[in-house]
Amino acid sequence: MANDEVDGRWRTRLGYLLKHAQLRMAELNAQALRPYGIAARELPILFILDELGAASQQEAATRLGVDRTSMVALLDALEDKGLVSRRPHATDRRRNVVVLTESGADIMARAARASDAAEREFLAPLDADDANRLRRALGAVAHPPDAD
Amino acid sequence: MANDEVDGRWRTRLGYLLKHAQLRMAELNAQALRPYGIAARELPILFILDELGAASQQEAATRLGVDRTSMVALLDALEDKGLVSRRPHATDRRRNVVVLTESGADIMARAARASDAAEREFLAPLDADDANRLRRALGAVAHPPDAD
DNA sequence: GGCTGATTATCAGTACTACTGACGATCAGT
DNA sequence: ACTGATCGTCAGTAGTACTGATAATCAGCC
Repeated sequence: MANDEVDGRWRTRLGYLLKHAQLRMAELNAQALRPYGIAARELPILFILDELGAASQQEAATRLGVDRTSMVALLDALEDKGLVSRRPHATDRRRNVVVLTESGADIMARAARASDAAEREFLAPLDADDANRLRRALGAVAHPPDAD
Repeated sequence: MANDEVDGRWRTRLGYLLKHAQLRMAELNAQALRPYGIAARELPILFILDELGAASQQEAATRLGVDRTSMVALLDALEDKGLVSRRPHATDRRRNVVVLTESGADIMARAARASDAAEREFLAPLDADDANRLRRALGAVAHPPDAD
């Protein structure tokens, strides 16, 4: 490019860097997951259902940091694709028990590998040590112990 | 907290980490800038105008990675607050020349200090070395040399 | 047993952001 | 003068995130 000499202040601002890094990661993830028909924000839902075996919508939502009202449409989409199923809770009939379907578990496993590849591509400019440090540093600042 | 033993896979995913780190930084910035009446996304505009002295809307938009149609409303708001002014370009009457007002330069300087403080708070969980590495790593992955 | 308050999933409406497509005005090259 | 490109603007769209309200259900209490 033309002007590398003008390296404006805003380019080293964390707000700018985080936003654009997040945009690029989201784009790479979207590309990687497109063949599997799921969005980047849907994969974590499959993960947590696999991990918990089954969960109420509320439980999944709060663990993922998603609003419970947003979870409704997310699960609608996943249910339409046949990746999860909602069943009434045995004893508490207010709740839905959400579980992965066979197809959902299969897609999750394959999409996870594709997303891993996307992360590797994202991290390509860094060596292994810097990549690990980045991951740990992001974890520290994203969830500081004293955050409210 | 209760379950540190269940450290789900998604919590170490870059997509998740970047999103939540960005959310926290944005929140801290918003808080820091609220007393000055500007939004986090407006500060970079003030920076670039200060840096360039004057710029067309197009120039400012492309440099900041903002869509030119979004820049219209952004500048409308800044102009309403009296922080920037639009004047017709001397020779090219399609363009607007956007410049900082005196008030704009003043607010920019003070808001920049507040935003610096917000960045320090954001980075508080890290030591100085890790903080610098984080900044450089983010710059590398946000704008990889081979990105299209 | 029946009442009260809390919880769950859901829906409607709102706000913000980012983008596409179109438009009039203007410029540059021929 | 004509053609094509550029600049600022606006309308419309899509995605996301949230608030507030609702019906159904549960749990505690008298």
